[in-house]
Amino acid sequence: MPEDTSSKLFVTAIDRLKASGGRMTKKREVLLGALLTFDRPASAEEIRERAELAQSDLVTVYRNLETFENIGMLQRVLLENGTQLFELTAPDEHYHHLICRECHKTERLDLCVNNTVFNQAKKHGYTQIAHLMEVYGICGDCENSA
Amino acid sequence: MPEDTSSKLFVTAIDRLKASGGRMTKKREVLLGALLTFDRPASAEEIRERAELAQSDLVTVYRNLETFENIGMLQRVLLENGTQLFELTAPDEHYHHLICRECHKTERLDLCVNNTVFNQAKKHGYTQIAHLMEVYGICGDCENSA
DNA sequence: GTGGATGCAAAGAATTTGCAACCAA
DNA sequence: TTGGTTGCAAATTCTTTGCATCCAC
Repeated sequence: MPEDTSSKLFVTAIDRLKASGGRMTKKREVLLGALLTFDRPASAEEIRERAELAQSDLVTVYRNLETFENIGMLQRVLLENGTQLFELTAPDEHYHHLICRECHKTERLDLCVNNTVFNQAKKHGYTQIAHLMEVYGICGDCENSA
Repeated sequence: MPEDTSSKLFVTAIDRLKASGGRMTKKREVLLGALLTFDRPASAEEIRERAELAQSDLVTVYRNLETFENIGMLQRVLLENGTQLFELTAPDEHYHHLICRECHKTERLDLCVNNTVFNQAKKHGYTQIAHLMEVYGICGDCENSA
């Protein structure tokens, strides 16, 4: 992620955190920084490892991820087996991914079905609509090394 | 599901099962019948309950669901929290759903991104491509009773 | 009879909850 | 000081594995 994008997200996160009544702790600062270094969605454990200076408990990681989600700056990504990865995003944005089943390498897709999906869901009388879309496959590297 | 569609799926499942070297047991017959009675994807536990005449272990249910998936006649559907629902389908078909977060009521969506997704994934050098897309919301009934 | 199918127990992985101690504002 | 935050332990939920027994073919 470009330096300026990264620092802007950092500042925005702090603002939103405080606006929601939360506090900025050392752990959160490091976790946030760790999240920003990923160029792909990561698991809770991966995030904890990368934020090693803070030596956080995995529980703390999960709780903070939920906090970041609540302020609209984190997206959960589901793997095919149901486990989740986490990705810091600009406020209330979301992305769809092409995910390698082997190495979890991830690329953002240029594709969103927001309008279609929203309209159909509304037509069925649904509210609080959200959608999930991910594409899975084996990337070229993993294919070759198999 | 219409009677004839249902029995056709049943027969197809048996054929494919045998073709793959599997056997038709009493448990499987009842589980298959139970799956056909659902008009929406269901959890392993729900499927087991509905197939009560067979009194199957939950493990057996999971193993059979995997078997049905292997013969191309079962689709897994992920809820937002990563737990899975299962749905019997015509051979190698798949659907996308509008799912109520509260009651798990489900409607099939008239929408598929197969071609777009496949092309983009192929462009990135991926193989064995599959995709997941589900829409979540609160249905009218649940909204009113809240 | 032979190999696939099943049940029981147990393991596993991912995630959540309770509670006391801790620390930012 | 006060209430949000954290760590530790433990519980929960969903799903998978091992192994002996069983049954379809």
